[in-house]
Amino acid sequence: MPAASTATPESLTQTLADSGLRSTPQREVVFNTLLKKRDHPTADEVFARVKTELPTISLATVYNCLETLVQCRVVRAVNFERGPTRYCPNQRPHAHFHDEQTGSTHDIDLPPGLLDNVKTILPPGYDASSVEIIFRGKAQP
Amino acid sequence: MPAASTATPESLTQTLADSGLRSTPQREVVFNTLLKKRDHPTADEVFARVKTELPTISLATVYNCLETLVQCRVVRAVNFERGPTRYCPNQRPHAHFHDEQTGSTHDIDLPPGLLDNVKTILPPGYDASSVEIIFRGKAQP
DNA sequence: CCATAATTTGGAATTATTCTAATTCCCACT
DNA sequence: AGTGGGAATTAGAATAATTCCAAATTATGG
Repeated sequence: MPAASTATPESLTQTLADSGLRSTPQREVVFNTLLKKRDHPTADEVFARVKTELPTISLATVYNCLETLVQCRVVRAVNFERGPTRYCPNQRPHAHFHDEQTGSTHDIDLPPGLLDNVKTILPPGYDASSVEIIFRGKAQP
Repeated sequence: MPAASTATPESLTQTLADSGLRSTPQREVVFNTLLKKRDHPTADEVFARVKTELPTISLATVYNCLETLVQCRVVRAVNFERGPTRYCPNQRPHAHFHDEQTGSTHDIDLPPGLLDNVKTILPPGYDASSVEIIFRGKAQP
């Protein structure tokens, strides 16, 4: 089965296994937490949410799990200016819109081919494994 | 006179004045330092370089100056994953290519219209004041 | 079961950045 | 020229984000 565009909790065990990693309650809960509320939380925010389910989890573990999920490519990390890293389980090709008024972040789906199109601007010799597009501005309420 | 695509040291005084800010030796030197070596330095790196010219400058001032230059839009700040913010005086429309092997950052000039083209993917109600495109991958040596 | 490798944990350490309060600088006005 | 006041700089403390580390726990395969 090919990877879904957004990974599901069920597939996480498999995805982890594919990378030679174990499925653990901590990893599952961290991932489910990201799926549950798609607001691009910071590691600290994930920590707070996860603690309601796993009260003994440590912040270091949350960082570890997030890093692991990013490595297996079921989660993306985004960095806005001078703030903490934010995490996003949306694996469809998408850009991020950062609303400067509210500080919130919206996923913007990309039309098929746009990323490839953007990649064509790279001079020969440049091989991009990922492309990130970040908009900043204001969105209508 | 319209703004040049890359600001020159001469125009900095004017640009600052346009924003109601003063030209100071610290701001000038910080800006010239960015122009001199286009390697997207961190605030710390800028601090080290600037100290050779202004030995008494403080790190806080470097942060202040960089922030000021970003406000007047003569410098752009870029954030890669989990690292310190990096600064770039190139004001032509360009993307950033982050070489994962070397950690170095290259400017990629954008063909005219590409940014506008990319902006068309935004749904109605989204108004982007800036667009940032970041590639990650490897570049041939 | 046992050995062992992976994972988690809490706290300390590090890094990046911002804050604060005290000067210093400089322009405008007399 | 002298000075009042806002702007800018400074050093150091404080905060925020992340990583490191060493010990404890957990899971897995033989």
